[in-house]
Amino acid sequence: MAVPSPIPATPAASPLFLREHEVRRGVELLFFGYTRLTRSIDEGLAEHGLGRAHHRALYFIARQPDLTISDLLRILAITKQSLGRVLNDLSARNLVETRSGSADRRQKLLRLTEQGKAFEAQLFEALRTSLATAYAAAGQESVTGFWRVLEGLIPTEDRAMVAALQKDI
Amino acid sequence: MAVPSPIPATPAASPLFLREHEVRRGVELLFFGYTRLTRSIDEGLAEHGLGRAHHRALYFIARQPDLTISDLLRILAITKQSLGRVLNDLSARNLVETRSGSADRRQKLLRLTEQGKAFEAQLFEALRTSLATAYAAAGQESVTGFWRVLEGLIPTEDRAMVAALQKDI
DNA sequence: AAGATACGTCAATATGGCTGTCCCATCTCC
DNA sequence: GGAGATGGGACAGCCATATTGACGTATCTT
Repeated sequence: MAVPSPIPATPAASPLFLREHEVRRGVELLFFGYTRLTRSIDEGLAEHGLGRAHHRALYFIARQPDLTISDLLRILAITKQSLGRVLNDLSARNLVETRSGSADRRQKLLRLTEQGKAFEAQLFEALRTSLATAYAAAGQESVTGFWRVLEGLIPTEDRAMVAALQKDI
Repeated sequence: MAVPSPIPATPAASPLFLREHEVRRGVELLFFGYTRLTRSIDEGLAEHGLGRAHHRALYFIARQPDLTISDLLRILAITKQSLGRVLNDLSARNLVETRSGSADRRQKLLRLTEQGKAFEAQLFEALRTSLATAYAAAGQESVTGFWRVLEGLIPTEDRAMVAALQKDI
C-alpha cells in the first residue's frame, strides 16, 4: 500500500525510552489525541441531549450485543449508580433495550434498538473519519506500533477484557 | 537496550485501514490506555485534595515555565472560569506562583514553586513508570508509530501548539 | 483619547462521577 | 427446602469539573 508521507515533525524514537522527553511526548500526544478524538462526536451527541458517558455505553453495547450490566460496569469502571442513570436516559430515548438472560434470569442483556444502532453508527462515522485519516497518514507499521504501546498501558488484569471485546468482530 | 518480547495479542495492522474492526480497535485501546494512565496518578492527587484538572494545569506549567494564562487556556481548551478555579486552588496550596510579564504587564506568567515542582515530579513518576513499561514492551519502532498516529489525530490547527511544547525540553 | 487585549469574577447551570444504604429476584449449594 | 451469594435497581446526598453570559479593571496599541 502506498504510505502517505509521514508527518515530518516526528523524529524516530530513541532507544532511551526512559528519557523524560520521550515520556512527556507520549503523555502530551495521548492527551491531545484522546481529547480531540472525543470532541469530534460531541456535536452529534448534543443533538440528542446526550453526553460522552452515554456514548461510551452505546459504543460498548454496539460492540458486544447482549452484554450484561455487570460486564459493562467492568468495562467502564464506574459505579452502578452512575451507569444506571446513563442507561435510563438511553432507554427513555429508545436507543437501548434489555431482555432478561435465558440461562440466568437475574441478568439483563443489553442491546441497541434499531434507532440505537443507527445513532451509534452515525457517531462512529466521526470516529472512523478521524482515525482512518490518522492511520493513513502514519502508515501501516505505525498503526501496529500505536496498538502495541496502548496495550502496554492497560494493566495486565484488564487485558483479557479488552482482548475479549476485540476477538469476535 | 533489551526489548522484552512484544505483547503477543497484537497482530500487525492490515492495510485496510478503513475496516471497522481496525478503527474500533484503535478507539478501544485509546479509551482504555488513556483512562488507565490517568487513573495511575489519582491517588497522589487525592492526597492533596486535588483532581485531574489540577494535574493538567500543573503538568503544562511544569513543561513550559512562564506560560501565560491565555497560552494555558489554548492548551487545555477549557473556559477562563474553569481554569480560574483550578489556578486559585493551586496558588492556595503554594504549588503555583505568578509574576506579571515584563514586556506586557497585563500578562501573568505562571511558574511552579519549589513545592509545585516536587509535587509535579512525584506525579510524573507514575506516568513515567507506566509509559516506560509500555514503551519497553512494545519496542522502539512501535513507539515511533504510536507518536505518529497520535499526531495524526490532532487537528491541523492545534499541531503547532503541540510541537511548540515539545521543541525545547 | 479610543479601542483592543489580558485577566479576574459574579451568578447560574449541567454533567458525570462518587458513597452509603436498602431492596428484590434469582441462582447455587448444602 | 433453606441460607447465602449474586445481579440488578433505587433512594438520598455530595463533589469535581465543565459550561454561558455579563461585567470590571489594568494595560497596551494606534
